[in-house]
Amino acid sequence: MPLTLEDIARLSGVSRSTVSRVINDDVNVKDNTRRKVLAVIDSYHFQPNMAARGLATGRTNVIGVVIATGVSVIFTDPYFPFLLQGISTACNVRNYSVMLWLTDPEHEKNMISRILYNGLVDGVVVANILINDPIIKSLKESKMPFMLLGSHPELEGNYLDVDNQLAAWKATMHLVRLGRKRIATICGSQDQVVGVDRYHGYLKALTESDLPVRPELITQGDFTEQGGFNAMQRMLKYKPDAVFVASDTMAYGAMRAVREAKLRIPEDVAVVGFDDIPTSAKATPPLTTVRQPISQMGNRAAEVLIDLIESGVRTTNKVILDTELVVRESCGAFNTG
Amino acid sequence: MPLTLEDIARLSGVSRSTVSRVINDDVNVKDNTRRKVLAVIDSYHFQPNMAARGLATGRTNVIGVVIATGVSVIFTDPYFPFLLQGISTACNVRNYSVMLWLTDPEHEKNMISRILYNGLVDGVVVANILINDPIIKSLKESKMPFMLLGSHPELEGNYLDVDNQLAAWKATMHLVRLGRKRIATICGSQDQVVGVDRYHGYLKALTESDLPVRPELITQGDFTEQGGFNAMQRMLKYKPDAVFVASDTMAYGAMRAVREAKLRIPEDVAVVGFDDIPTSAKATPPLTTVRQPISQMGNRAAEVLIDLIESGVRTTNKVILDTELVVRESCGAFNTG
DNA sequence: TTGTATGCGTTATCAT
DNA sequence: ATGATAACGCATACAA
Repeated sequence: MPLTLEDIARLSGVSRSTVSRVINDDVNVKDNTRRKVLAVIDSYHFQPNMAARGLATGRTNVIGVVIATGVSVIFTDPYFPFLLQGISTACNVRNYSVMLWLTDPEHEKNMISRILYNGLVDGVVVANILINDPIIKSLKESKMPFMLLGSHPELEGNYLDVDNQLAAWKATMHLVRLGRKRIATICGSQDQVVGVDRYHGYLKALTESDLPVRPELITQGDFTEQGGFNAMQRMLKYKPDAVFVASDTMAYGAMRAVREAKLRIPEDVAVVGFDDIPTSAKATPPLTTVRQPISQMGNRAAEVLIDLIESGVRTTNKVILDTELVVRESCGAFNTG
Repeated sequence: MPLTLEDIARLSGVSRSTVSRVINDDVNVKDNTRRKVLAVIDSYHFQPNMAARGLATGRTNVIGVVIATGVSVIFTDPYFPFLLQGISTACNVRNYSVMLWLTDPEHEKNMISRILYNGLVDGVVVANILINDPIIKSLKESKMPFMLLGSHPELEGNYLDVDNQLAAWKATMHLVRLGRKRIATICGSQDQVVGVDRYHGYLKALTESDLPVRPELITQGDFTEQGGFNAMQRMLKYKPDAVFVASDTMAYGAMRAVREAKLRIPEDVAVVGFDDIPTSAKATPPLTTVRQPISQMGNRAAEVLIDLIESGVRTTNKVILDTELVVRESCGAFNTG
C-alpha cells in the first residue's frame, strides 16, 4: 500500500528515474525539477523501499551488531547499553540502521551463517568475542567487512579496543606507588581477551616493581559481583593489602567481602577496579578505577566499519582508544596523600 | 558474489522454482528431489537473499525495537539489556531478526517515519515511551503492527506491561502492615506512565489505610541514583519512617542519603524499591522490591507482535504480566517478624 | 537534463 | 511434481 517511485513520478509529472535521481542526490537534475519532486515526496511522506533498493544496489545500509550472550555479564554491566548507544549514534549520522543479534551459544553457529550470508547487512560489529568463538572462523572465511570490539589474537587487523594491559599496568602501579606490598588481583575469565590482557598488565607491574608474584594473591572471577565476592573471600586469609580487580562489578563484590570481614577500605585493603561504570563514583567508598570511553568505542567502531563498507577496500583497521585512571577514595589516595 | 537460487538450481539439476519450494517447505516436492536439493544447499552453505525475498513477499521477517534514549536512565538500569534479550530470544525462535533504533530526541521525528514507512520491518516494539512522545501520533496513523512496552493512555489496546499501580500499592501496603506511619515516596518522572502509575498505587494504599497523604513526604526523582539521593536528602528533615521508591536505582540513592544522615535502615527508615535489578539482593541492606519479569516482558511482547504480523488481523492486544514483592531486610521484615 | 529499458534474487501464478 | 514467467520497487546504463 505504500507509495513507490512510480507513484511519485506520476504525481510530479516526471519519470521514475528522475525521482530516483532526486532521492539519491544526483547532480543531473534541474533545480526546478528537483524542487517539484521533493515537494511531492515531502507531502506524501514518501520513503523508498529499502528491500528494493538493497536488491538493486547490493547494499542495505544496515550494519549488524553481534553480541554473544554466553557472556552473561553484559547484562549486569551497563557496558552493553552504552556500546549500543555509541554504535547507534554513528549509524544515525551516516544513515545506517542497526541489526542486533544476541547469539546464545545454542543457536550461534546457525545464526552466524545467516548473518554473514543472507544479505541483510553490509558489515558487522562483533562484541564480547570469546577466544575460541566459532564466529572467528566464519568471519575469516566470509567477505563480510567487520570490526571487533576488543582485540582477538587470530583476527589481528580489525578491531577497536583500549590497551587493557597498559591500563591494568597503570592501575597496579598506582597501588605500588601508594606503598602497598601485598597487591592481589581478581582477574576476569581467561577465555576472554580482556581477562587475559588485564591479568598480564598486573603481572607486568609487579615484576617491574620487583614485587613477588604470589599465586595465593591471584584469584579468578567471572566478571560478576558474586564472582568478585567469592574470589575476595577466598583470598582474604592471605592478607592482601591491595587488590586490582578486572571489573568494577567484581570490585563491588570484593568490597562486600572486605566489609563482611570487618576490614576497612582503603586502610586495610585498597581496591582498584576497571570500567568506571556510572555507579562506581557513588560506591562506598568511591571506587578508584580505569575509565574506558565505552560509548565512544561503539561510535568509533561503527564509523570505521562504515568507512570500510563504503570505501570497498579491505584494509585492516586497528583503533586503540585511551583510558584514564580515575582516582577515588577506595585506594587511599586521599589518605596517604 | 554469493550464490543465488538459480545457482543452486543448476547445481542440483532442477528449476529455480523447485529450489524455492524446498527452501519454503512446500509439500509439492518429491522426497528425492528435496534431498538432492538440500544436499547442494548444505554443501554450499546457501542462504537466500533476504532483500529479494522481502521484495517478493512484502515481508521482511524483521521486527523493529524502538527505544527513546531521551530517557537516559535506561543506560544505568539493566532493564534495557534484559528486555532486548527477551525480544531477541523470541525472534530467534520464530526466525525473525531485530532491528534496533535508539532514537535521540533530535532525530526522532525523522527516524520514526523511516522506521514506519521504508519497509525494513514488519512491526515494531516500542519501549520507554513518554506520555507526549511524537511517536504516538505516527503509530496511530501508520498501518504498522506494534506493541508497546508499558501502557500508554492514547494507545490503549496494544501493550504489554505489569500492573504498576497494583504493584506499588502492594509495596506500600507492606510498609503499612509493618506498622510504619510516616510512609514517604520518591516517585519517578511524571512524564512516564510508570512514574504516574506507581505514584497512584502509593496514594491508593495510603488512602485505603486511612493514613494521611503528606505532601512533604512526596518527592520526585528522575529514575537516577543521584535523583533518589537528592530526593531523600530533601525529605529526611520531615522524618519519614519508611519510603516507597519507584525504582531500585533511585532506592540506592535514597539509601545512600539515609546512611549519610547516620540513620539506620530499616530501623529508622524502611525502604522498598521497584524492579529487582540483580544488584538489589546484594545491596546493604538487601533491598525489598517489586520484581518485574523483564526478559519475559520482552519475550512476550515480541511473540505477540509476531503473531499479530503473521495473522494479518489488526486485533488489539493487552498483556499484563505478574509482579512479585520480594521481601528483604531493607524494610525490616526480618526484625518485626 | 530526462526518459527507456534492464536486472537485482526471490515468490507466486500459471502451465504442463 | 516441476518448470517457465511475471511481478516486487528500485538503481543504473544507455538513448535521446
